[in-house]
Amino acid sequence: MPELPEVEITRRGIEPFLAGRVLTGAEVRHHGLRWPVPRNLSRALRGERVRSVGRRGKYIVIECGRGTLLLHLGMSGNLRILPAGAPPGRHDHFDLRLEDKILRLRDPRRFGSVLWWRGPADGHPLLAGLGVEPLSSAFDGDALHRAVRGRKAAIKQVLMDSRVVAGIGNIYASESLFRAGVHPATPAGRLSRERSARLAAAVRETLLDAIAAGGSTLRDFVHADGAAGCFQMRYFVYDRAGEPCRGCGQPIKRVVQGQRSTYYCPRCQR
DNA sequence: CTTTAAACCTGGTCGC
DNA sequence: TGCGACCAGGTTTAAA
Repeated sequence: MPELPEVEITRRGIEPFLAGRVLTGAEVRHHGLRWPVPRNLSRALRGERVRSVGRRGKYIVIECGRGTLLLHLGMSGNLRILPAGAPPGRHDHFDLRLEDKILRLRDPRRFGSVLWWRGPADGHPLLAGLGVEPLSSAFDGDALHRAVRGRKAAIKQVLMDSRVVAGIGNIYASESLFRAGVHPATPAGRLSRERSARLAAAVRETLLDAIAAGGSTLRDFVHADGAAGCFQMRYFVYDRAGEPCRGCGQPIKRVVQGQRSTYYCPRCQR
């Protein structure tokens, strides 16, 4: 499942094929994604030159001359660069056409999105409310401590709140809390400044490790060049209920918080 | 304001 | 072998 590291790896994979190039149109085979894909997208994109390929949270932000193309992979999406004319498969809902190649979105569950915004990216309603970027220098213990102040909800859930920190999903929330030694049910506002600093550092390390590992959720993630990943990050706790903690040997526990599974070590995380 | 639950959708896995 | 039940994932929105 694409979380922030997978989105970042995808972004890096497609960037060389897009940056500075001219778009020649788009092919929309299914308009029913998370949001309706704009009707006249192909016409809007034709002739646009790509200025940059960025990322905000889990959104891929393709800035063009007269607007911004926003892509989100949802839970099952992937992007690949293919030769123009490559035959589409069952869930290949969208192609962005370049002069000699296409960028193709495959998304079986259709929770992803393709949006066109006439203006700078940070003005888009879906991006404007996002919290701090966890890999930016602005994200540190103080920033986290300030952001969770007064919140009574469990730190696990607050960590996944995109208005607090952008792009932390279910897997890396559990992983980061383990690295920080913080119990997932801790009321967020009760975290000390010191523990906030540890947690912020743990989030950063977790995400960077996952990016370095080439993406850790490879079940339906495909690298931008089409090669399925063969290297998976070793989880400390995620999906390891009952298995021994890699730190102390205690069995990992699974609980449900806000309808989502959380995994943690009852001994290492307090 | 915060918090919670439901909604979107498909594919995989489980038990019968 | 087929079927139904259930789960996973991210995010927004509505309701409490």
